[in-house]
Amino acid sequence: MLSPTGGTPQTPTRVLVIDDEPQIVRALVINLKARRYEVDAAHDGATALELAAARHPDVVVLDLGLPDMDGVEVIRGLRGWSRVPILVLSARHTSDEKVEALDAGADDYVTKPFGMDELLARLRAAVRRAEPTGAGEDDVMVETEEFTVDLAAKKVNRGGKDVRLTPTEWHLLEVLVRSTGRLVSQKQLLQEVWGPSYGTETNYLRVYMAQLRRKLEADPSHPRHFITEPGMGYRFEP
Amino acid sequence: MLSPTGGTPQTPTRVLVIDDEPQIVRALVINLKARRYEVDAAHDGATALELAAARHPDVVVLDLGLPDMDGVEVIRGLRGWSRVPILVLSARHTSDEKVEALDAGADDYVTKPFGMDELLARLRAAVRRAEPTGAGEDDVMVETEEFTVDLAAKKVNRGGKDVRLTPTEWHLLEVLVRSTGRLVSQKQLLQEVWGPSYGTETNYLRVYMAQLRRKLEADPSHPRHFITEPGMGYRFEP
DNA sequence: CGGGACCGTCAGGGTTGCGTCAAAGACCGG
DNA sequence: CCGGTCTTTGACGCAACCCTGACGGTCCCG
Repeated sequence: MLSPTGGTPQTPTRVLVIDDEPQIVRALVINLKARRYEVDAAHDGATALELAAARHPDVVVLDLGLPDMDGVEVIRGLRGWSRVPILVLSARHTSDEKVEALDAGADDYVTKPFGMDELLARLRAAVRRAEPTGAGEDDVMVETEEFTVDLAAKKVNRGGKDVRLTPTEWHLLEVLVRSTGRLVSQKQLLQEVWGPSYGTETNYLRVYMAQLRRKLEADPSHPRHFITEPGMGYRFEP
Repeated sequence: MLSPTGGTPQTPTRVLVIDDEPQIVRALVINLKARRYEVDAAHDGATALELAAARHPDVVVLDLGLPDMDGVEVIRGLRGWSRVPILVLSARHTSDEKVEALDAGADDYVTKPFGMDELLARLRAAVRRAEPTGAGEDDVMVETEEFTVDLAAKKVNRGGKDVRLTPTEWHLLEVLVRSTGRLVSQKQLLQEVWGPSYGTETNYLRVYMAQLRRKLEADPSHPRHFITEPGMGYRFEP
């Protein structure tokens, strides 16, 4: 797994690394960047807090042994305004320090020396946990002048009223809308909606595209949003 | 700090402990109960999954070395339908196993022998993180023109009188109301209400959806709030 | 100018999925 | 041990959906 988000190319995950030992920072930065993370680094607590406020990282890796302030203070400073996952690094093995850091608001605690694989796995876990919160607020909605598609709720609204779509109609619409503006080949549409073994039954597409247009286009015989590219495929335009 | 929730007396945090070693279970149960957690225990994977589905714990402590199935399978079984925090215990120190468990969906990984203080701190951290989800359920009252659902009090009021719901009916209603307006697939409903192994028994849904409508809809044969989307799932509309 | 390829439209038939009812089985408390 | 409630299971009618074939239109190319 190279991409931290699991494959789909989207906005990269932003990591803030806070440590005063250059070799640790270097190792982390190299490994994280190789896995398509976007990385900021700070070597003391003050700049760390500034950077966090400015860049809004998706996850923080924090070494407790900082030159200017106690690591737990950094955690409290972050927790005052943010719920970003905090992964603590420390050379101390004592239980007390772990408990203090975790109760201050840290999400995980890794003792040095640590295995890079494990650290990255814990980092993935922390990011994954935080995702639903952030994703829940994002309304995945695509709008045109005539209708609105809500991908999360699986709803289509047109003129204030919900439009009823059959499963196949919805599935087809979903595939088209997910690559808005781009051409989707007939083969790809058929395989995504009807399954991998369907590649040539283009008449299915004709029938269901007509039903979609009838339900969503103002003038179904002159479509403005569901454009057909003869011989190639279809395209959705907002 | 005696109470896990930080002092205010509210519904206690429910922990599910999964381990086949009696002395470990005993030590955990004693420590957790002393801190006002509500504790369920299972000594194998099968009963663990059943208990999780039945009791809906707020956090799970899972030993990977179980007699009947691989611990990672238990994680996957839980993750199929729940986002409950999972804290993994294991005697293995190898990085591979940690990575595998974390990527399967575990939230934290503690190697045995572990310090009880640290484990409890990690448990607190896991529960605290999950709270935003749980906080959404707190004072949520969903109202329609005909009835009112109080998710916190687990009560449904219709025309000034409380409506009696069986556990399954309530559970189904809860899942639907928790994602008001959004479509919930029948697979998701089945797995959330009946457990992860129920994905295809759609007749259960038909029966219980009918009972819900009979108890809550003005005209059960023409539902206005419990909408069925043929082939896809159901949706609750206020 | 004619033929073929491609697309849009329509309607009918097989199949699936849903709602409903009823009865048997599991569980609980008395 | 018994009675009640809740859950599970099966059968049946009906509506909706999916597939299919046929027909007509348009565009491109021979």
